[in-house]
Parts: sequence; structure tokens; C-alpha cells
Amino acid sequence: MARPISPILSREKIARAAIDLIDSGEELKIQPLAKRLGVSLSSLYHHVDGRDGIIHAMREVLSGDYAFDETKSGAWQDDLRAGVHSLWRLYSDHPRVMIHLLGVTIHEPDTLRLYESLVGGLRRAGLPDEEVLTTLEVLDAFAFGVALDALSPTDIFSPERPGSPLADLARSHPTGQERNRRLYETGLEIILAGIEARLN
Amino acid sequence: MARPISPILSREKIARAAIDLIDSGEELKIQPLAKRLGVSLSSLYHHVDGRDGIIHAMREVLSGDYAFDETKSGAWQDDLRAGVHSLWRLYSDHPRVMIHLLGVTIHEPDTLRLYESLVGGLRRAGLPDEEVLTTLEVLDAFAFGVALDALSPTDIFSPERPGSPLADLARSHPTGQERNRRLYETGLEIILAGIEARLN
DNA sequence: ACCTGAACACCGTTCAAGT
DNA sequence: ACCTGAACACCGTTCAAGT
Repeated sequence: MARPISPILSREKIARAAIDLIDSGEELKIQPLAKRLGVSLSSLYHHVDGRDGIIHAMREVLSGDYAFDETKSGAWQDDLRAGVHSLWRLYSDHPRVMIHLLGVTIHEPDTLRLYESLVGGLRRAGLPDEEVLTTLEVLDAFAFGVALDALSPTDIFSPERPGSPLADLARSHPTGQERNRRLYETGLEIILAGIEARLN
Repeated sequence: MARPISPILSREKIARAAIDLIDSGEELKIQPLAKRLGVSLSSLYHHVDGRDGIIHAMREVLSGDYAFDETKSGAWQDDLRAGVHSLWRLYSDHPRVMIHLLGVTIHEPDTLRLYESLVGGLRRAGLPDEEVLTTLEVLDAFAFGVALDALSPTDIFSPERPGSPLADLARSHPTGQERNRRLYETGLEIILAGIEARLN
């Protein structure tokens, strides 16, 4: 086969296949990616600018997929919960993809709109302007950290010596997804309570 | 040269050179690493088990370097501040190394002792046992997220349209290291205030 | 035991050829 | 414009040879 009547590939198809590949635990390699797409590996280079191009394409696709529909104007706490949750879904659905996206500036309008919505929530909470962006970054860093935490092995705390206080606590501690979910929810509530406490 | 009188390499020397390499922004590649150490690349394989072995060696070295000297028993807030700070120094001094260490279980005694010290602080704060480990994970995820945030380009929020509320706020917002430091300190205070607020 | 150079397998990228 | 196979450069790992 040479030039097909209608193109088999597209920037988006490549990006989605790459996301699937990474999410399934594989490394981002061109050969397996081409195989998934049912094409030869050199075909990819007609649509994206090499490996880096694939990474940029993934960012574009994800930014659109997780666009935030501004259901605004409840209590500021609920608005922040909704916004951070949307961000966290993006991060925790694709933690391995996020690692590739580190160090890439976000200028997709969809993602910026999400940040703007969080700014709105923080302002309505009564936060002074000079603390809004830093607090937004706190929420973002927290969500990102929790998402990467999900990549840790199930038994994070594996104390060899049985006398350790960690060993006792670890026994009645949830593992896996349940552990991660509780971590996210508890942490978010702590941060919201902290923001509120500092307003006075 | 063949077998030297005293060995040129050691597991630790290789680990430290690898950490330096990664911290300086390079990828972890064997050839440049060998060059830094002044040896041929095949020499490394006599001391570590390939690339994965180097990653394990880095974990061991860093765990020792950032061992926490338990200066205990101030206010629980101060104890937590000290413990989290120690953890954060590890993460934010070597954020790129940390990415390689994701998904590797920590069983180095030095690091476990640091976690145990945080458990002590949280208990003295009056947290019920079933929340201690989750709250510890919140602090850890936050510190980790902030450290990775430092890898973002200096201008994170780059709104194209000038009408955006982000554009205005970004103008009077610090950048680079200063931005990251403020993010860490503000976030930690928010979380401590949140823990305290939820105790009642 | 510890270092070396050569050999090998793997992976990303390029390019001429085909429609 | 879009797909292909072949060629090339790069990188991790192995191994026989040397002390």
C-alpha cells in the first residue's frame, strides 16, 4: 500500500493511541505505537514531529477531553471542589502521561479556562489578590502529587522492623485505588479548611 | 589499563555521578555517565546491575544524605514543619531524580525514620489513629507535587488573550525559585491550619 | 576482582520510492 | 499528500581479553 484514498492517520489518532499505550503501562516507543495504529513506523512522521510532536499532540487532546464546564456559583468551597476535581481527574486518569508533559507550558484555552474558574472561586472566598495565584498553585501541586502517588507500589510503607509505629498503622490502612481516593478527598478537605481558617 | 590497584569505581560513586548528571538537566545515559567518572562504559556493569541498578543506588544514597535528625518536642506544628521540610528538601533538590524513583518501594531505614517522626507529630496534634497515615500521605503528596512544579517553565500561566484574570494576577506574581518557595511555604501553612481546624 | 574495546540488539529518525 | 521498506545513528548490555 502507498497513499490511501482517505488518510489512516491523524495527529489526534496518534495522540490517543500514545495515551492508551502509556496508560497501559508501556513506555512511549514508536514501534509499538505504529503497531497499535496498524501502520509502519515511518508513517507517523508525516503527521507529527517525532517523539516530541507526539507529546505535544497528547497535551492538546487531553486539554480538550478534560475541558471544564463552568457550573458556577454555589458556595465557593463547592466551586473549588468541582474545579480541583476536574484537574485531578485529568492527572489521575493519566499519571504516566503527565510525567511526559512536565516542563511543557500550558497555553491550551480549555485548561486556562479551568484555572480561571479556580481563580474565581478563590476570589469569592475572600482571598486577597496577591495570594490567589499561589493558592491556586497549592491546589494544583497537591492534585498532581496525589496523582503521582498512585504510581507507587501498593505497599508504600514496608517497615522491616515490626516495632515501628508505621507497621501498626499500615495494617488498618487501605491500599491501591481506595488509598489514593481517600488521600485525595482528605487532603482537599484539609486544604479547604486551611484556606478558610486563614481568612480570619 | 586493566585491573587497577585500588578500584576507581564504587556503587556510591556511580550513584552520585548519576544524580549530578540528572540534576544538571541531562538524561540518564550510560555513556555520559562513564565519561564523568573517567572510565569506559562497560566498567559500570561490574558495580551496578545496569540502568535499573543505578536507579536503586541513587535511592540508597539520597536516603542516607537526607536522613532526619530527630530534633523533637516543640509544638507539633513545628515538628511537622521540620519533618516536611526535610522531605521537601530531598524532593526539590533532586526533582528529576525523583521521577526515576517513582514506583520504587522505600525501605531504607533513614527514610522510614523520617516518616515515623511525622507520625509522631500528627499523633501529638491529636489526630485519631485512622487519619494519621492518610494525613501523612497528604503532606508527602503536597511536597512531591511542589517539587515537580519547580520543573515547569518560568511562565506557567501564559494566557494569550489579555482579558483573562490570570494575565493580571501573573504580572505581580513571582517566578522561578521564588515562586516555588512561596508555593511551598504557603501550602504548608494552609495544610497545618487545615489539620488544626479539623481537630475541633 | 576490575577495567577495556569490540560486538550485538534495540530504538528514533530520515529518505527515496510508490501512488 | 500519505504510506512503505531500507538505511543510519544512537544507546544499553554482553563478553572475551588483560592484569
